[in-house]
Amino acid sequence: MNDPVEHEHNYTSAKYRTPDGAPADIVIFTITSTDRHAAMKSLPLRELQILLIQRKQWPYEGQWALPGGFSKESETIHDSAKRELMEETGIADVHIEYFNVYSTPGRDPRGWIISHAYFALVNEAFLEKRKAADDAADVRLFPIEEALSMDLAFDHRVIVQDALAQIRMKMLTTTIAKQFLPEEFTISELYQVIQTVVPEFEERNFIRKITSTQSRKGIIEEAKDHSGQPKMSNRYSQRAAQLYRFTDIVPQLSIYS
Amino acid sequence: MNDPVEHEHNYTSAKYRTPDGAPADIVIFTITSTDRHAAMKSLPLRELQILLIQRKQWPYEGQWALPGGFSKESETIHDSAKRELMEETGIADVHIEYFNVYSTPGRDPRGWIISHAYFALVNEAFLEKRKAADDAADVRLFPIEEALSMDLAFDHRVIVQDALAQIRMKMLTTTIAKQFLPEEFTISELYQVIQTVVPEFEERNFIRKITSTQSRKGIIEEAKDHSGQPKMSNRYSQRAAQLYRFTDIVPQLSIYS
DNA sequence: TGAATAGTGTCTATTAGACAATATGGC
DNA sequence: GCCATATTGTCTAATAGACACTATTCA
Repeated sequence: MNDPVEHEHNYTSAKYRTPDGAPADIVIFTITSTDRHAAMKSLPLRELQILLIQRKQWPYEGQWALPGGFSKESETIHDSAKRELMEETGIADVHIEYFNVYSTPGRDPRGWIISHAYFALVNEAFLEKRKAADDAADVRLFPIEEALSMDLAFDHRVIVQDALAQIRMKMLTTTIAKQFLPEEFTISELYQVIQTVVPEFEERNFIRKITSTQSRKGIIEEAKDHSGQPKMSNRYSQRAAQLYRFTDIVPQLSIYS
Repeated sequence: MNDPVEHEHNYTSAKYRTPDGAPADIVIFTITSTDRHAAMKSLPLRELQILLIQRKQWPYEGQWALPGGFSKESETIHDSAKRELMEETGIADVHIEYFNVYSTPGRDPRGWIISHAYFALVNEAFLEKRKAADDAADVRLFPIEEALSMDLAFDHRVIVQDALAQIRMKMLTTTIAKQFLPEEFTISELYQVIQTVVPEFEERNFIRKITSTQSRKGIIEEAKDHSGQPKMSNRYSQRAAQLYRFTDIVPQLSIYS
């Protein structure tokens, strides 16, 4: 039970050692697109990146760290994470999800600090303005592999590793791919986004599975214009491709059926 | 970043309001079995239950609550949860899993207390002794539906609801069913356990799917005795049933393939 | 023999998986 | 006509889904 005091009736927290802080740290993922060549229309190169901040003070001064901040008594940790994300990226309404708590003794030299880790998925389209604003600053996107090879502050490397494992799993079992895509997208784009996060993903008959398999075709639907005609895109190819959008259907998975 | 201080070099946590505690609360699930009648061998009635504790002091004195306790600076919250579970059930090596944090302001009248919620899955076989010991005491198992209809302490009803949703999902997507089963079990037992946690689960050709479908048959294997003969059980039926055991295979699910 | 669980046969429709083939339209 | 992406055809094997049917053994 939640009792630090076992045999007293007046509870006073001051008698006990209490945590020195309960911050939220956020692993902000985005997928950047780079055009391959202007010669001909082709699919862009995509790369999974995370946002890091260079610390300006003790501890770990000068090292790169996850964005985050201490939560306040007047808010939930979730709200604190959303607030911090808003401050860092300038955008609200982002997919943000809690995934773990980090409390190893000594993980923070400032004291007993219990960190609550979130991951956020941000469409690169929303990061454009910010990128222009402080490109030279102490906030930068790093390719995930590079971030994992760096000597990050605190236990942030472990947090990033866990976050990556988490979004890899969720990428395949939920529809979070939509966070990295425009409202309407082509099958190739979707396929590419999945592969960017989960490189080993391969599905030769992908288009068929997702469009004509009874159990799966519900998760996306064809985009149509006002007159009911199918909307196409020829942004990546000469031959126009059908545009799709995610529906609200949440697929139920089971290892037993 | 993890900085409560923005423009100072000497960090002193005492300047800030800090949490009054970071407890772990545990939703301990078990499945009880009750024989239906002694007349003939038949499958037992199974029921999903959770363990609750009646509080002896303020706040919420007299009300039922989840077991749990404050974590210490010298341990991780996970260790704290395991310790508490050990104290409550007397058993180590139990499946215990973190699933969420609860930090709504005012959720605990004792102050700013951030609760970390775990669920544990305990085989009823391990709870037998404890049941005998303090059956009349302030620790009891409640059927999950009953627990959810009670006026539990703190925000524990919400925590229990979230835990239930969580294990329902995990029951279908992972092999946690094994926690509720003996080492070797029949297909009917497995089916019954799944249905006890997820009542809407129905799979008419269950035995076939799990034993002869290429993609699924790896998760369980036939139990064999020392001479290599298949092990059978006639505990629930006249006709003996094949015994199975879980393998270490962790099935990978995907909505895209 | 009937009760209660265990397991197989059978049939149709759908899906998986692998490749080949064709479609489109700018360069 | 070539290139790069988009999409369909085709064939075999495996799986899904629904039900009927057989098997086992004790009371």
